[in-house]
Amino acid sequence: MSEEAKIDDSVSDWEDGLPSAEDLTPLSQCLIPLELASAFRISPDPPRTAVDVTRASRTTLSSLRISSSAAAAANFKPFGDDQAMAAAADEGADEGSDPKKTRRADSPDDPTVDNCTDDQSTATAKALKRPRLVWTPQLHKRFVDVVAHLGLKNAVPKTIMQLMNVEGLTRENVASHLQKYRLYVKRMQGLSNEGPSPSDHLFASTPLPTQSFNESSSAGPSHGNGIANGSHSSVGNNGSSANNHMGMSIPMPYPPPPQIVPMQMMGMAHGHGYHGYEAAHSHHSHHYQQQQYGSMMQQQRD
DNA sequence: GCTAGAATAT
DNA sequence: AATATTCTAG
Repeated sequence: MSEEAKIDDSVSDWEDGLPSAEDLTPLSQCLIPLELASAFRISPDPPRTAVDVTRASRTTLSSLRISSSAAAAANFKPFGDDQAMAAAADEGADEGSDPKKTRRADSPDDPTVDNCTDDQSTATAKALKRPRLVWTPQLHKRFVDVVAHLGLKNAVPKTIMQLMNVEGLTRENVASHLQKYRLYVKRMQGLSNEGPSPSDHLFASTPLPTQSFNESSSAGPSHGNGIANGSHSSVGNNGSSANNHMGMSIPMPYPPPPQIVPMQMMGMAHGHGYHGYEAAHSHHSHHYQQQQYGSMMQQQRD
């Protein structure tokens, strides 16, 4: 009767910053500030209380994490000055129907101004303009690990994205981050002598990818990688010290984080015709659950 | 048509 | 500064 509670102590780094079900910000509320909504006369406000919304979001929604700006907006922030406002407005103003397709289309007609009242609730996280992704140290670590694992050569957005296995993470997200990461790496290599610029923030603490890494182990049956990390002093970034460091080797195809929340997979399915492809790592007979991003405090101090 | 990567934009 | 979006080329 207490096995459920015993998820597994081997939760290594993966669970590092993973949000627990409760940690997830219940965001399914309007992205549009009340005032704004009012101004445009949208959303007469259905009889939904915050509680309901929250409940609903917990039930189905994938609890996309919205950047704090949204939270601020939701918190009701009248015109002020913060970009938060602008950001929120920007996000909310967009009737976004499809995070993927609705790129630049003005739809001269049938604007279907669907705010966030109920239409999307049924969309099961299908549509919605994703909030700005925040590369938390945990996410970044994952990213770096994967990149290192692949080797700079094979580290392309799509592959990285897949290996990271983080729900909601898009190729674009990764591409963008990768772009920056590469710049950082380049800079660092240029200055063979260290000297982590204080402006490196996140990157500063990431071990540069050892180029001497594999490169085509995509087909290598060398599954039983026994890279056992000698020291696993992972757990411990609680508080105010962001640490982490080198000394860790990247395992194989990323181990699925022992999520405690068993429900959260929705339409993000991969049934799109793509099957295996280059990312065909050994044989995985398991469908790993995807991980969600965000939802963790971002404490960075040194 | 899709993707990676660079160039812009926010 | 950090991310997103757009643009270009393979």
